[in-house]
Amino acid sequence: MIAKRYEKAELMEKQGINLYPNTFRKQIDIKEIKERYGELRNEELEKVEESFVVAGRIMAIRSFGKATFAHIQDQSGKIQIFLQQKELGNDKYNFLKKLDIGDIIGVKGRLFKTKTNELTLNVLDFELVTKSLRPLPEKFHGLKDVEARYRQRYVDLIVNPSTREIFRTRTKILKFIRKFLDERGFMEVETPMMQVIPGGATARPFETYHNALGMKLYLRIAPELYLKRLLVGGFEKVYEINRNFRNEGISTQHNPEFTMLEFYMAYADYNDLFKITEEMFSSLALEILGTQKIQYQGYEIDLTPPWNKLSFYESLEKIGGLSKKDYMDYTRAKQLVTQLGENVKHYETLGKVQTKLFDLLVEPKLIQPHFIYHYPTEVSPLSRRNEKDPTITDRFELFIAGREMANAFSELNDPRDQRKRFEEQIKEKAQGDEEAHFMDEDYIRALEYGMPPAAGEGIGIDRLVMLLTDSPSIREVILFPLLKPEK
RNA sequence: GGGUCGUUAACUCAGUCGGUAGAGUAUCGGCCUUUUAAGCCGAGAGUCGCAGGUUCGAAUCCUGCACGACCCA
Repeated sequence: MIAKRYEKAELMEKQGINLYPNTFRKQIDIKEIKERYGELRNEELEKVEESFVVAGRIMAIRSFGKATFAHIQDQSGKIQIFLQQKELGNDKYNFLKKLDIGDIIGVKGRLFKTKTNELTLNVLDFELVTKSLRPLPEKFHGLKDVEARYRQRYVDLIVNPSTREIFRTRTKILKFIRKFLDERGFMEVETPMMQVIPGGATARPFETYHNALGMKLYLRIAPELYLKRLLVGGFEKVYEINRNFRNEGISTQHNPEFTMLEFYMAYADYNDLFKITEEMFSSLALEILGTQKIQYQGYEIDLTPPWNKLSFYESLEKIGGLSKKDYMDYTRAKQLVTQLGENVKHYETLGKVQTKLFDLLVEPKLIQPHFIYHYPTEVSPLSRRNEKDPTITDRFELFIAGREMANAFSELNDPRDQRKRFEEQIKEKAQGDEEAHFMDEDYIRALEYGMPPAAGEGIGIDRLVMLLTDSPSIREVILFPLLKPEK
């Protein structure tokens, strides 16, 4: 079939038709025509002297002997066009018959309404703008095959309006967040994606190699340590929205590269972040969906502030159904995790085991927004310790729909404590924990100059887009998700 | 890493008990000036994911592999 189209194209070319001219210029988006004239009656449309010049992809053709209806689609929408032999002349009308669904054409026409009251362009002239050599998927069912939709996102975008909508929404969300932070005096910055020491998160990094420098480099797992260096440098409110890379499994929640927002503000603590987070999410929902009660995969989730707050240990008791004896005793806690079907490695500390209990027993139940605060210090190597209890940190995570949506804390700015925390991580790494943090001497040096007290937060943008577009998989909200090669 | 399911025409899908590979859309030809999943008549289109095995005979049964989806870890 593709071969047939190639033959046809060659034939057309022999007849002197340019299949890929770059001379046609559209003058208006289809949506604008519809907005301006969609409500007018035929008699009113007849008075519109203007003709309209649009371009778009042919999505459907309904051809009669001497007249043809078709739909063309541009970035803004679809409109019906009507082509008549008596209007176009024999040659042009015969040329029309050579066009295929999928071809891009330019059209000049006047508006009218059909018997079924559809706004339609009566074509005065048209030309081929781009020849399509591959047939589009079926008009009624569209492209359903998930693998094909991800591999050939361009086709998915042509034929599935819901896919286009998701990515428009994604862009709106990013715009809104930038505006939200800019209005509050934050400055957007860019920090290294390629790092000599990958820091700022507990994760396995991708490794790469710089030939000229003869040096191993890592793709960043987080921008955190660089953003905090900027606080040392004197910028008091900074944020970055960009890609992180983690060399881990792929699932409906994880893509190896994903988009993260991190923002840091000096002279603030984690209490300030509860409020900002509530404000950001609830105003974002209002902007995007027009409501704070959103539908997600069959759940109604109410983002109206204030949200639930529970300390980490409280949540293990109240939601996880555990007692202090269960989670404060290493042997007992480890036994519970094993019973629930997950492994505990020999180097994993009590804090880590408690986190596993949380992941298994609490996280999936946090459908409505919940802030969980005061995480164990062992699993929070960059967070400031609580003033009253140094075994926990002034840190929270936000959970919605059973998923971690944000991670926030008062920042640890004592270089002496930070060095100790890194040293603990080094020990864990030596024992085989590939996710443990690296020592970063330059970061310590920066803290030694003095970082103002600060609070910082990371928000996973892909998961946020999933939430607001009711998408079940992260691959639905990433334009080109990572897949293995086809063959 | 483990389990379940899927892979048949460009697309959406049938394919019974192992016995000639099917439909709709799309494409090509014909008819048709108000259709909109247009309609009617006709035609072409396939490495049945790949590689083995069982069998007189495999899209179908068996084994392995690849890719994907979902669930578990």
